[in-house]
Amino acid sequence: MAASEGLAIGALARRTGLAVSAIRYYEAQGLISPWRNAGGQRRYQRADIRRLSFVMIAQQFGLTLPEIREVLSGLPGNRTPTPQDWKDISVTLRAHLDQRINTLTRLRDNLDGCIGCGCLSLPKCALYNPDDRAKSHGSGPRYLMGDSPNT
Amino acid sequence: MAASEGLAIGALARRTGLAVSAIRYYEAQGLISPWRNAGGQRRYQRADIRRLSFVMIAQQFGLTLPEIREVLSGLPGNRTPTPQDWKDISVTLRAHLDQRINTLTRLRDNLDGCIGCGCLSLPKCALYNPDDRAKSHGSGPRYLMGDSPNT
DNA sequence: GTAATTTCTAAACCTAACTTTAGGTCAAGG
DNA sequence: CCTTGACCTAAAGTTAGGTTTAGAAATTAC
Repeated sequence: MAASEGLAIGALARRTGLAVSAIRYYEAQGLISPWRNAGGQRRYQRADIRRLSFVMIAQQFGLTLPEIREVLSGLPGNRTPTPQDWKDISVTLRAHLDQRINTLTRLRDNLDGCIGCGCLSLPKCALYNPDDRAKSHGSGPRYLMGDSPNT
Repeated sequence: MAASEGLAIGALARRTGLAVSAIRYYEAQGLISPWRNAGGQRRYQRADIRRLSFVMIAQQFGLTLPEIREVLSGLPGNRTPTPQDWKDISVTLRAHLDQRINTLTRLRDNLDGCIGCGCLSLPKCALYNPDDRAKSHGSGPRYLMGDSPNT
């Protein structure tokens, strides 16, 4: 434990609460980049604890790993991020979250209208807005409609 | 086309915009129950168009298929649902949606606090609330923390 | 110095929500 | 009657986000 050799993956796992396998997976997805010690083992900076914490928070917000990687790219690559750097990308994160909340709120308002009109099966119903479709849950292909109504 | 033999799966697919394979899949998940004609082919009621539309809307709201099945169980089984029946279960749907919006809104407020305090890596941060964890995206196991902090 | 931990890689497995494929049957039109 | 298109089942493939497993090598602990 010569002062500054960095954290081993197990230590990072304990610090973040993530599984070791998850951390390796995130590396494969380009979310974190450890260096290797002489024996080929991964070593992490203390700042990586914060980085992974950010990943976990962003996931709660519903971002996919590619989206998170994109947000993280807003951090400086040449130096350890400062608190201000984190604040900056947190603002980006907040924008994602706001958009998500707005979409859901709009859907709710549409539903309220539909509860009244009982139009639940009409393609012209606002709830069928293709822009909202297919994006909300994000797994596997979703096929959209583009058809003539008629009940 | 002897008046009332019901809809074939392809016709239902065209009316709803869903893929034929998806409709069969929903049947396997217990979301819809067609009867079979003499030749063994699925036949659907016109009310099933509305049923599937409801499924699609509920999906946009982020409900899983088991959850949707649960909500649909609120419909009367012995007769074709009336507009009022649909309104009733739409209210249930709205409750789900409200909860989702509230969770996200709370997360947003926490993030706003954290943008100010820069605590992004501390397990004691409100953003690490285990209740919100693991539930937001819903695929595969998520491991939570229950560890001693220390940075 | 040796035993017990950790870590390493690669590949297989898992869930959700579907789609695709393969091989065969049903139904409608001419 | 026969062809074409729709439908059938079962099984395998797909994506996201990981976990599990297996066998080997590196570290750490005593």
